Amino acid sequence: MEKEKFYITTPIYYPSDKLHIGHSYCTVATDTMARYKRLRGYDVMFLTGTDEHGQKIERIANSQGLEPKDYIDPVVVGIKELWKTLNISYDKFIRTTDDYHVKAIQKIFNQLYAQGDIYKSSYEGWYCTPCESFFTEHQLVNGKCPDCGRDVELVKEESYFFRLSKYQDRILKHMEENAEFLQPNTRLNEMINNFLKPGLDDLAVSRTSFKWGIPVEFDPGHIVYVWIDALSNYITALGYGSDDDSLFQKYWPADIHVVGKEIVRFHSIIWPAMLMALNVPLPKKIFGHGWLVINGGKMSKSVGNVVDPNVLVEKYGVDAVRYFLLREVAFGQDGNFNNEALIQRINSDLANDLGNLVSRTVGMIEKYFGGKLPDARTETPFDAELETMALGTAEKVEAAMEKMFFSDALVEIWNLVRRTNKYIDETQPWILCKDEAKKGELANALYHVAESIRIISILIQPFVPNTPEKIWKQYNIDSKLVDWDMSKQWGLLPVTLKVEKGETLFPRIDMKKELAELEAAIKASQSTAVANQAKEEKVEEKKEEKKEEKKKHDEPEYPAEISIEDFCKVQLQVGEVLSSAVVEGSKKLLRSIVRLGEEERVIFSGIKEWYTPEEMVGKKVVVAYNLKPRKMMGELSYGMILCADDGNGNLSLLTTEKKDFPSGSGIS
RNA sequence: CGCGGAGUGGAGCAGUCCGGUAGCUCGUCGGGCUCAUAACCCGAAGGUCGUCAGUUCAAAUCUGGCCUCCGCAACCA
Repeated sequence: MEKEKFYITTPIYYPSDKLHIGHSYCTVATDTMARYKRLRGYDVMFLTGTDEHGQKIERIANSQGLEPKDYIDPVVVGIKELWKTLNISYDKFIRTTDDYHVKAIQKIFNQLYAQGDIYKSSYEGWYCTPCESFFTEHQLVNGKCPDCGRDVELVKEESYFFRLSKYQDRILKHMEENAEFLQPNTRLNEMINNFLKPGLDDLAVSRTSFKWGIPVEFDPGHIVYVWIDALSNYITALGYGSDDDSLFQKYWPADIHVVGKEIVRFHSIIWPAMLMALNVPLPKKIFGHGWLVINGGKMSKSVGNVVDPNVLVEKYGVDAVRYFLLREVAFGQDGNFNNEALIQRINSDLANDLGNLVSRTVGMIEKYFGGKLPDARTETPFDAELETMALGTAEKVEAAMEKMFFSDALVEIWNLVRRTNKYIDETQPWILCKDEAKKGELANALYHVAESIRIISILIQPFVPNTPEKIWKQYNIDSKLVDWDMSKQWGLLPVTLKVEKGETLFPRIDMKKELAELEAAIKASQSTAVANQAKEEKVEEKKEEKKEEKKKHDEPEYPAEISIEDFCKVQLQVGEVLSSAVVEGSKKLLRSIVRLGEEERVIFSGIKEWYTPEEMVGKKVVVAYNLKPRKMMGELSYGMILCADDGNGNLSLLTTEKKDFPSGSGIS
C-alpha cells in the first residue's frame, strides 16, 4: 500500500546574518513534526531554505565590496552546518537563487501578467535619496525618513501590482469555513479582523529601486519583489513550473507551513491569493508560532549574537537543547529563553528523571542478576497501573502532536517517566533482593521498568533523536521492537533481558559552578578592559554589588572563552570628548566628537538617558577603536564609547582616573 | 485614537475559545528511601487569577472601562 504523504515547511530564512536561537527554535519544531510523521509511517517531505534576494543583502554585500551571491554563499554554508548540528532532517533545501526557482518565478510572473492578475501601474511614495528607499505617509517620522531622519521627496515609482483585492472575499470565506487553516486561533481572528474585513489593497510586486532580484522577463527594469519570489518557494521547490513537476503532483498541497507570528499575514493572505490566481490548491494549515524572548526582552541582534545555538549545543549537547526548546515554551506563544532555565530543565527532566531512571535500572539488573534477568516471574500489586499508563501514553502524545503542542506531548511522556520512577519506589527492589523467595517479584519488577523505558525510548524519538539509540544499546533493545506502534504493546522485550551499563545519557550540570564560570569570564573581560582604570575601594565595592545583582537578575549569557590573541584584536584607546549633542528624532543617541590622539571622530552612543551632552564634554573615555563603522541616524559612527551596564537600567561611562591622561593612549 | 502581545502562589507557565472544586514544573520546608547521575518517592506551606464595574444562581474564563509591562514600526556600537 502506498504511504500517505506529508509535506511540511519552515520559512526560508534571510541570510543577511548568522541565524540565532529563534530560527533554530522554529526549525527544530518543524523537524520534530517531520520526524514524528515519518515514525507514523508517512512519506514525508520536509523543506527548508533561504530567501536570498532583496535590498538589504545587496547593500551589505556592496558595503563589503562583494557581489551579493559571494556574500551569501558562506552564510548559507553556515546555516546548513547549523542544521546539521541540530540534527535537522530536512529533505530539501531551496535557495531562491537556485536556477530552477528563478525560472519558475519568471514563469509564474508571466502567467499572472498574461491573465490580468498582475498589471502595471505606479504608486506615490516618499523617497529618501540617500537610503534609496520608499516610505508610505505613515511610515515617516515627523515627515522625515524613518531610517536616517533626512528630508524625503514625494515621487512616483512604476511598479507591477498583484490584484490582491480580487481574492479577499474568497480568502475570508476560506478562513471562516476552515478554522484549522490558521493556528492558533488568535492569529486567525487577528487576520480576519485587522486585514480581511477592512479590505485588501493590491500589492506592489516589483521594484525598480534596486537590482538584486529576479528580473521581470518582459520588462528588464523591474525585478520581482519578495512576495512572489519568496512565498512561491514552497511550490517551486517541488518542481512547479519546471519540466518535471512530479514532486509537486505528489506532495502539494502542503500539510503545514510552520511560520513565525510576524509573517503569518503573508502566509495566510498573500500566499493563498497567489495560489488562487494560479489555480493551485491552498495549503492545509499554517501554524504561527511565538517568539523566544531573552530575559523578558526581545531577542535583539546584539543579544542574538550571544545566544548562538552552536555554543549551546557544544556545551550541553544537541538533544538537551532540542528538549529545552520544545518543552519550555508553548509552541503558539512567546516564551522565555535563559541559561538558568535551560540548565534547570536539563538537570531535572533529563538528568534526574530520565537519565537516572535508565541508569539506576541497568545498575539494579547488573547488581541483582549479573545483567541478565531470569525467566522466573511473580506479579506485584503495582504492575497493572504502570502497564495501563505506559500503554496509554502514545495516544496522548499523538493527540498533542496533531495540534503541534510539543510541550504537552513531552509532559505526557515525562508523566510516564515519573510514574516509572515511582513504580521502583513502590516495588522496592533493594528489599526484594534480600529475600531469595522474592526473586520472581524482583525480576518482574525490573522487567516492568525496562519495558516502560522501551516505550519511553520510542516516544521521545522525534524530540531527542540521539538519545533513544543510547538507551537501546544499554538495554539490548532490538530495532524490531521500536516502531511507533510497539509503544502500544506490553511485554515485547525478551524475558531474559540482557543489559550493559553505557554512557551517562545526560550528565548533571553543576549550576553554581556553571554560573561561576560564566561570571569569571565576564569579570575577566571587564577587568582587562578597565586595566588602566583606578582601583579605588569604591569601585571594588561597586563590583561586588554588581556581582550580586548579576546573580539575581541578569542571567549571564554565554561568553565563549577567548584567547589573548582574540582579545588583542580589539583595540581600545583613550578618547577625549570634544563636544556632544542630542540627536533629533532619536530616543537614546548622543552624537559626540571624540579626539583620539591626532584624530577626531564622530561616535554615536545610546546613552542619552544617563548623560547630558554637557556632562560628556571633557570626559576621557574608553573607545573601541577598530570597530567597523556603522550607520546610525543616517551618519556613520566610528567606534564605540564603552560603558558599564548593571542590567538594571544603570549605566556608567568608563573613564580614566588621571584626568590629564592623553587621548589616543592605548589600553591593554 | 499607529499595530500587536502579556498581567494566575517565590520563579516560569497551563487553564480563558465552550463560565461550574485554582493545575503543572522549579524553588522552599518536612518526611521516606538508599538501587541510582547529591539522584528517586510522599506530604506541606504559599494565590482577593492586574484593576474597576457589568451580565449570571455561578466569572481566572463572557462584556465594557482603566492601570502596568513588553515587542514592532524606528537608530539603542
